[in-house]
Amino acid sequence: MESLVEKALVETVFGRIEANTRLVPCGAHKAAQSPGLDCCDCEIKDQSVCCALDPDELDALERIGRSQGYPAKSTIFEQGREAGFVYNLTAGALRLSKLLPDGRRQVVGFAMPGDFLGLDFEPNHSYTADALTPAKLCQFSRVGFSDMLDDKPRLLRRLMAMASHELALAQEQMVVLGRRTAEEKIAAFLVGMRKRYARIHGPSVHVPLPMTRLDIGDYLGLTVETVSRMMTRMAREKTIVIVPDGVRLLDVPRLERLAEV
Amino acid sequence: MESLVEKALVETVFGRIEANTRLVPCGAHKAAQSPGLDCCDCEIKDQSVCCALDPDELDALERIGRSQGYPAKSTIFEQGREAGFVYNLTAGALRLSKLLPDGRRQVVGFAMPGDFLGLDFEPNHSYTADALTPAKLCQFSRVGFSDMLDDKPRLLRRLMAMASHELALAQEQMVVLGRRTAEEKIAAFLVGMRKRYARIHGPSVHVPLPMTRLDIGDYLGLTVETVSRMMTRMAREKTIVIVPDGVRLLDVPRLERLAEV
DNA sequence: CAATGTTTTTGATCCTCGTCAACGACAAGC
DNA sequence: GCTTGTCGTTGACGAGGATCAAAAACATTG
Repeated sequence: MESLVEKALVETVFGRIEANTRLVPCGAHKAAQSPGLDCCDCEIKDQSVCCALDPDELDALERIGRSQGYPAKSTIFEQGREAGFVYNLTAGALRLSKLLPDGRRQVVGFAMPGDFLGLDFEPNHSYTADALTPAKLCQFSRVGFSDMLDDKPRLLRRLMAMASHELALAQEQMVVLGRRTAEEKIAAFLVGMRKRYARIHGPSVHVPLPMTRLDIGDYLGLTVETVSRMMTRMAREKTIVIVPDGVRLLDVPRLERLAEV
Repeated sequence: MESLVEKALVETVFGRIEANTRLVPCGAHKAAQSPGLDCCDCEIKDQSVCCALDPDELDALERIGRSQGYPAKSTIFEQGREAGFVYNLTAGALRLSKLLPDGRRQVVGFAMPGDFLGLDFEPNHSYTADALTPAKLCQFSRVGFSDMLDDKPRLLRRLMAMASHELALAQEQMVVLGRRTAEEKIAAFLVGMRKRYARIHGPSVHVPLPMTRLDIGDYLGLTVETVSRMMTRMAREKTIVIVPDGVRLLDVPRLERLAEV
């Protein structure tokens, strides 16, 4: 089932979206301009929206956007504020969360390199985006980006494919939140994080966790204490090992069994 | 906040999408052909994907699709099966649910007239769609529909807007599932259903509930018993009245306070 | 109408997870 | 070094909702 979700990024009803194979040397058109974009050197260009663009289009995109660094713990944008920009995360990790008036919080997702922010093209942000680690984002004005979509149908299709994928993930998360026990939630979370890192750094049993236990709890509908208890229990049972800033998965099959659809 | 979500259907970064104002008499091109589509007579054409199309395009759409009726309790498509079609619901209500191997179920949504099924353009269905009432759907082959998207950018934009909206709703539902009490969940559900009916039949305190208590429980991450208890409690407290096949909302402000973001 | 199955309601009991409290580990700053 | 703050862990306890059981309400069928 998860494999189906995964496939959505590659092939959809919108047709196959292959990584862009460039025919002209990139970056040839411009001198070194610091705040601007340098898409050719981008490590994750094959995993983000950009891969739907040919060199010319990439140039156009570079022109309307700029890259910006954010320190850890800084806020990229806030729930409710006017959404003037859309973003493409190129490095670091973000926490996307919604706050209830009484302080309860729901983390709706964690963004990783290649993720696009602002798929919900609403006038105001429906959640807050905070940097968990130092992060780098390409930002584009909503209107500029929207104009580009008008004559770059491949970009729109690529975006649609990403939105579809996000929707499928959101529905998976509904199952986790609504119908799984604390232990299963943690297992699903760890397996899911592992899979996401695999896309970027290749498969590994070492899973970095840049977020706090509180963040994990708010993502899974649990309290910090329950998250901590479950993780220490899994460690006691030799299913995982807790290491600084992450975990090492010892018994992946067991975790996958717990998390399985 | 909910109002922002609502707005997404009207105005997005993709530009304003106004209901189609037709300039030519519709249906003039064809004789009465029973199984085919008759989009002009469609009651909810202004609320579905179709509203992104001009008369010519609508004709093209009619040609690749066909309308089909489904009796109550029948299955439109099943989780895991190959997804050969995409659908547009024109009448009735559907339950969209995911089943875990051990029988636990999560209802990921209820579809109402105007809703599009298959936004997650994956090769296989990620959930099952069952008719709660007799239903009518326009169905289009995935490939045919995909081909249309290639030269109907407005259709693609419309679809993208709908996907964005769905994503925002899914994230709202995450908050409900993860961070709300049983009472708040029921309140959020009733207020949400009321809002959805308002789009079709206009605002009313009478909210039809075509789904069972079990369905509601599986949607909110509760058991039947809890749903029943909470609803009878709300009835006892004069917040709602339980009527055959639905509820009447007596204290909407109280419900909205319970459900508020 | 009786017979059967489904849905809803209600009660009694149980248990998972939340709440409250405290402590230890660790990093940042003075 | 000490202080302060954040984060993670652990324990004791309780509550919200699940589970189990059964009856009532309701629809469907012969």
